[in-house]
Amino acid sequence: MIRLSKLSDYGIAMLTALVRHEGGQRSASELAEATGVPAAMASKVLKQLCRAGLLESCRGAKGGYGLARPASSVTVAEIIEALDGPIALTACIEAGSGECVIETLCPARGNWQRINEAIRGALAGITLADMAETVPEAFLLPGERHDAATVIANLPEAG
Amino acid sequence: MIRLSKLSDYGIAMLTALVRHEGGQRSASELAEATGVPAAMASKVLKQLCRAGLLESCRGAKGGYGLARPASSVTVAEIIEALDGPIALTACIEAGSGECVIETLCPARGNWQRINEAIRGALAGITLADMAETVPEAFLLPGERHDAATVIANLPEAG
DNA sequence: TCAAAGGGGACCTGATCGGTCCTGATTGAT
DNA sequence: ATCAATCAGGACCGATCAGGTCCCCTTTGA
Repeated sequence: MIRLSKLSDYGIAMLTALVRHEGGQRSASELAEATGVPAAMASKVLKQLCRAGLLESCRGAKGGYGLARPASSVTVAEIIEALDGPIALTACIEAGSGECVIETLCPARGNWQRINEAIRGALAGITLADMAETVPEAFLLPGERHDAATVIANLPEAG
Repeated sequence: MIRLSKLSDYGIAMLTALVRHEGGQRSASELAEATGVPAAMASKVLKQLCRAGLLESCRGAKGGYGLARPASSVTVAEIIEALDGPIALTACIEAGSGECVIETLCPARGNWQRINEAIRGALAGITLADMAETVPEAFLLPGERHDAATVIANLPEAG
């Protein structure tokens, strides 16, 4: 269904939580608790975001993670790419723009290219700051996950 | 990676083949051979496209499938939706527009909505006729699959 | 020196996807 | 009337992989 992976879902949830709290660094366990993401998982996600350069880490006691750049300059596309790899519907474009040898011959070439770019564009148009804007907290029991998937699961009616 | 499923990949390949041949109906096995998709798989995909109303079938001997509507009015979005279900990154939107009870509260609401719509828009902007336009046939050994994934696999260099 | 963190993997497991098969209905041809 | 080709609709299966857990090491403030 062209679904977002949990990894990205969690990543966005945790980054959003980090932005909201806006107090510099927070530890993995804090963020895990804040979002309801399992601690081990949270750690995994944060490490990956760190390697991608979206987060900065402080090791040692009292360590934690902080945004490497202002939230308004971090796009959803970047987050997804950091966690799930390149955004592309077809293997075609995955190698990176220009890498595809038959770029001039590929059957659907221009079209898939267009599609992929449109999708990437859509995701690049939303910043982390945008995502952090709307703060509901409704329908969330304490300690419950704040990722998109589970927020939905807590609804009174909707599946 | 937000990747397209094989089902959709095959579906687009076969529909494209059907459009190119432009001679009314073609049997499942013919289309399977034309695209290199395994026969059983092809049949599965075609049945699904038929149920979705994108294809019309004639049963019995000499039967086959034909487009239910002109190629220029069939969008890639429709094909994907027919085979893979609703196009949505988050479970949120899957229920269909308006079904989400917390639509007005959901954390990322407007943003995810925007993202999903942008993606769907991109896919809805490409018609089957567009996809059938560019006809390469290059790099394809006879009997080999014509879906995006295997076309790439046959390239001289690119992964 | 110790405990609280992050760093980097290995590893397990269950859901899902890609694919096959089987058992009917239909219908043109003989 | 019968047969073979073809679609209809599932059931089923195996391999892959995403989601998740663990472990051990390094760093660093107290």
